[in-house]
Amino acid sequence: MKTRDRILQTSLQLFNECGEPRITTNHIADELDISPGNLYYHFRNKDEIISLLFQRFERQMETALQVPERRVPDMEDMWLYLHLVFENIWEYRFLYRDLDNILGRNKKLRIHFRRILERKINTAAAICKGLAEAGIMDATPEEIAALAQNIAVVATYWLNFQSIRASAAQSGESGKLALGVYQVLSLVAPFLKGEARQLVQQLSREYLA
Amino acid sequence: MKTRDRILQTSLQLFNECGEPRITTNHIADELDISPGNLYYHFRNKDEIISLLFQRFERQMETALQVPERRVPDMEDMWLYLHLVFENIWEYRFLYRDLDNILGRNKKLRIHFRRILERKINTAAAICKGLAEAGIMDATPEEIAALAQNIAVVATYWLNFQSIRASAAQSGESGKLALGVYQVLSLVAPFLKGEARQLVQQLSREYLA
DNA sequence: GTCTATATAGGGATAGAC
DNA sequence: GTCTATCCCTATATAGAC
Repeated sequence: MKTRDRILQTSLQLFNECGEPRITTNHIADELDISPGNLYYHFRNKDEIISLLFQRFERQMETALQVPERRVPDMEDMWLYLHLVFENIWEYRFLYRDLDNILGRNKKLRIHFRRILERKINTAAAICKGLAEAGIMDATPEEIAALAQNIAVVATYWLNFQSIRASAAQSGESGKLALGVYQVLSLVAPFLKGEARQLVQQLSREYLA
Repeated sequence: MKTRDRILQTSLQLFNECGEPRITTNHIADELDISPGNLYYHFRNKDEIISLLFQRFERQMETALQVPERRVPDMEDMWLYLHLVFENIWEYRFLYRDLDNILGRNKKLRIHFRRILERKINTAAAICKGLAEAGIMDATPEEIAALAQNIAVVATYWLNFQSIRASAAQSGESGKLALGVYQVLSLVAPFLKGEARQLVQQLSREYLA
């Protein structure tokens, strides 16, 4: 594997583990057993590394946030949507740990992240609208608007919230994500009609087991 | 006013404005037209300033999170609870901007913040339980548990979420808080029975106007 | 491409005069 | 209580040899 890619990969790993502000370029070089000078041969600065990682994150997230086009959305779509979003956030969780800090240093990142956030809200709203039109959900447009925002908030910050609450001893990765999906589904559930609502509850029980 | 207090006050202001990691002890001294040495006469280090501010935050938050003892809680309690929580977060928003960073450097803060979070969840759950017992709310214990956590997440991160979404031009302070309260109320609303649900909707409309 | 050595800058913090 | 001067350390980044 090329050094450039190894740097990106290791940076991501260390950032996720310890938080981006704590990881210096020297740490990254150390971990890779290369010299700091070598690292700066491949990247102009730390910011470029972050930007590259962000690009990858953005590309993945954009595919995750595709609104299903052809047909009417259903609970499957909601489930898939949440699942992909949570996996993506988990993979690039360093961004979410220090959002303000990272976005505050880089205007381009700020703008792009904002776009992703809007898209998250819009996709959630679109799916809810689809569910309402399909008769699965019962909610007014105002309720859907508020709901979509709440979905975005919980999806965005759930992992942060959990990492603060949890002590060192921690359940596995997949369990954490599953809990997040459950948590967001529980936002949607009260608006669902009988059958779908119970389906969600059942899904959640399996999920949490 | 004593220099020590002026330092605390100015620190809080600068931290809230620019984020704690960006504000150095020199910045604080500059803003106050005192020397860095003088600042270090009053405080051992930057961390002590943060700890003192945190103490004030904690004290205020704990009074906000009192569960009403004597009587059965109602929607008034929920409203008051949210209002106080949001005002408090706003006053010490620098903590929330860089939560991971700040809590990661100070074990004591981490423990205390975690306690506050648990309390937030418990208070929300207690109020919901009260509403359910009073016949105002219709929700299972599992639903209340998930709801209380979602309330805590949205209440904790709403201002962060908004500050990322919003461009520079921004509506006033009270509007931001009101929107947050509305957003959390919309989590609770679907579980309320007819009259109360409409009361919330009406309350929200007034609030947002 | 990779290394060693080093420049530069800034932040945290202290010593000692006043 | 306050100031000036300064020290130390760490992080980013560069220069130039190999």
